[in-house]
Amino acid sequence: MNEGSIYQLVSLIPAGSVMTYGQLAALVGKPHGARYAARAMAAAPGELPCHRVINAKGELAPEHIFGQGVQRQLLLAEGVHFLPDGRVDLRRCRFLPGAADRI
DNA sequence: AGCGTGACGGTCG
DNA sequence: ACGACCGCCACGC
Repeated sequence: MNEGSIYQLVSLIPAGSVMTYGQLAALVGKPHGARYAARAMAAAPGELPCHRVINAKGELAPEHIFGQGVQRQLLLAEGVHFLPDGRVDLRRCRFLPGAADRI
């Protein structure tokens, strides 16, 4: 498993859903590689919807990454649900690979 | 080779 | 529920 696998997973996240760094890392066989996943995002090709990757608390990336409010707008535009405190509602919007057909 | 750093996460008080 | 702490891991200096 390599960072290419992470990119592939990110490319699968549908609009309106998000995944966490730790989640991605675990899926590619690095259970303690959350930071590794984050680094992968920093080096990710622009095509990748890396704005759909957030931390385990539902917080977005620091403003200096995408620019002030940018990631927020992107997610809002896609229909991601935010809590009153400004965090993403992970309970509703976390993307679970393979669970799509499990209604 | 050693040390500090960070788009993180789980635990503990 | 929240903040403080510590542990991980790859990178750059």
